[in-house]
Amino acid sequence: MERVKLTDVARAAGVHPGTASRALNPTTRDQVSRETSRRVLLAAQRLGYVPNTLARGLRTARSYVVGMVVPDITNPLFPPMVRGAEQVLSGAGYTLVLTDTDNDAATERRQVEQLRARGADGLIIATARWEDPLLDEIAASGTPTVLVNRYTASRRLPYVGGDERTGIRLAVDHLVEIGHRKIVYVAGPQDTSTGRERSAAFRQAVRSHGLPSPARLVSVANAYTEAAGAAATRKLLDTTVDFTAVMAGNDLIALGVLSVLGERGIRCPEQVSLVGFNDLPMFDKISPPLTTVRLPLGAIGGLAARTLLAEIEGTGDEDAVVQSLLGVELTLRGSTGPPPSD
Amino acid sequence: MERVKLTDVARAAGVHPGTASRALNPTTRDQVSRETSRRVLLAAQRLGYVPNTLARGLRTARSYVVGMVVPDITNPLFPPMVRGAEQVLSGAGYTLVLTDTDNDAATERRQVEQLRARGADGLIIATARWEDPLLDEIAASGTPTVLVNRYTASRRLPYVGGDERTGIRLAVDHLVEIGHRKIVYVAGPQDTSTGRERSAAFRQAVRSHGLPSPARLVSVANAYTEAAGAAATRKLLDTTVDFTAVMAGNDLIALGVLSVLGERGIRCPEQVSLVGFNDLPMFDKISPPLTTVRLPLGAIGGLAARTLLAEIEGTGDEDAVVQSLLGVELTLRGSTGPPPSD
DNA sequence: TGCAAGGACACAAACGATTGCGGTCACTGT
DNA sequence: ACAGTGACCGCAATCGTTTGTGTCCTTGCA
Repeated sequence: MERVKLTDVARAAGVHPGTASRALNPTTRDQVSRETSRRVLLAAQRLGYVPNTLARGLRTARSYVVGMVVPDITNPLFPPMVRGAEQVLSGAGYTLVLTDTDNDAATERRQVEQLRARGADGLIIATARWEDPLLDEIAASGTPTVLVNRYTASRRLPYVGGDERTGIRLAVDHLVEIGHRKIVYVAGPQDTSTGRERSAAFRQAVRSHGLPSPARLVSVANAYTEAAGAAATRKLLDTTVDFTAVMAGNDLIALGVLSVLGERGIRCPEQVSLVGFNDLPMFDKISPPLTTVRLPLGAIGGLAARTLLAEIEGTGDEDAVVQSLLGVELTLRGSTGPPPSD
Repeated sequence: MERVKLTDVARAAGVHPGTASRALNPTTRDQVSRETSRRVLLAAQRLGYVPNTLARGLRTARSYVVGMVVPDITNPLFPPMVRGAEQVLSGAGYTLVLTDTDNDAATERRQVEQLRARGADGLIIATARWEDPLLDEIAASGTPTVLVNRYTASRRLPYVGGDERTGIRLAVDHLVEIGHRKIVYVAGPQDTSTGRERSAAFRQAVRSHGLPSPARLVSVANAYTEAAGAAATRKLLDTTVDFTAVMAGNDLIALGVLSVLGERGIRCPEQVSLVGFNDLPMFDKISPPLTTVRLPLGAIGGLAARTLLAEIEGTGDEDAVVQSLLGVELTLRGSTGPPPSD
């Protein structure tokens, strides 16, 4: 089954390929008589013509491809974002190319190069580190790009994410409200914006409630994983501080906290309350169901895509959005309760 | 920053673009003197040349793109497969285009058309239904394609999956071994190969143990979701059959079973044991941790990609693999135990 | 009737790579 | 010395579109 090409359509309609092209393209259709364009459309329909995107891209220097770079698609944080982005992109006639860097900078560089070779019209990047030379290069190269989930120190690229500060504040407010005074924080890695932002927000929230300065009350996990969360929690438990609630840098870290509490025989929420961050799928099913801050992941992906499209197709005269934060909410579940009444 | 093209490299190396092309391509490099190819390689390196995939694809009718079609990337079944596939594809210089059909046939058709317009060299499809006209068309069109996770009645396309029959048998054997005699099955939708295959395997396993014919012991969920699993479980509980163990069509259905058991005050595993299928991430964290059949999802994705590549680049003289089944294992966790001693 | 204006279309040149074909040149064997 | 043989490389066509520049013909107006 030979692919039918523009020439075939043109021949069938009795016109020149150039004319057929104009007739098919809505924005140039008015350069062609109604009658002719009708014939061309009909012929295209009848022959089942579908334009060759490669040829078009070669000529127009537009690929209608956008690349999305995630560190690990297996991490439940990303599928909803990917999905949100994919839906708006494919709705706009774009194709999403997904690449999984496996958390490896070299792989990431290779992937991005691949994407540029493909002539990707834009990039959505979810792997930003606080200091990220690759992203600075991308920013310098002028390729339309938007960051999701994390941003960089240099802030040279637009960013779409959740309102993390508010999320942390809501969580801390809740803990304080039900009676907690001794709250510790198991932070995420500080080479990511989320790690820094949430840590800062935690310190600020604690201070605003007049609670003791949390210098010793923070332990940093070196990755957003259960294992790293567990390690950081052990460190915390091995110091002398005592506490009745722990705020985790994200849900996966919370998982680590939970497992360490379990192995030390500390009951949650009876003895220690726990709050996570992200509200990943399935975290309502674990035991105890995790109280956590819900981020609208799908919406973040979708908005990132829309922001990117605006930048790609942008007329340029309107001011570009540099940062968008979406609202978050606290989801109350079984992992938080009043502190033990000693 | 203008993209450097082949012409630039050629000029820098003082040769014709055609020669440069040959020098750059490993398979044609021997048509060029060592000295010349060295100069060309060096120039390419120095200028940071990265070939324009669109132009190459246009000329060679090869896009080095393969499309992967999944019903819902948010379903934890798929990310590991996607990841497995992506790793072998990008290792082979291919790019993975991911499309999420949102479980909608019309969307799927549109997406596949998009992919073919892009000149995708092949397709990996995870959305197969038992009767699937779109897939028959694809098979007829000759586009290299491999099915993962599910296959079609017509079996016209190669398939890579797990050894489901064995998985079910292992699970039933285990239940019988710890003393269960009254085992029911909450099946997945019967318009998928997995739904049918697993149901058949269940019947066969039960028969082989000399247990009563399971005609009334099977309830069919109309989707692989928690809600559908819950509905099917209620139907089962509202009949008069009693049972001490339930085998679920997959983990998500098992989730539905669990929630209905909870709402009826039936304790798992003390009163009823439960076995799932797939061993999705996080199902070791729920309460009780789910005993389930582990499918090597990443490996399935990877093997699908390799099978596809063989078909794409295939010399054609070797016999094509039509079906590959990967080994599965039973993961024992807290949701199964001996039946109550009445 | 003549002329300008402009609508509708055809022509052909791009886009950036690959590749069949053929030409040049050095070298070999007789 | 000359034909033959390869190795090496340049030339130009080609992939399927889009789009700038012509050309023709119709139309309107004086």
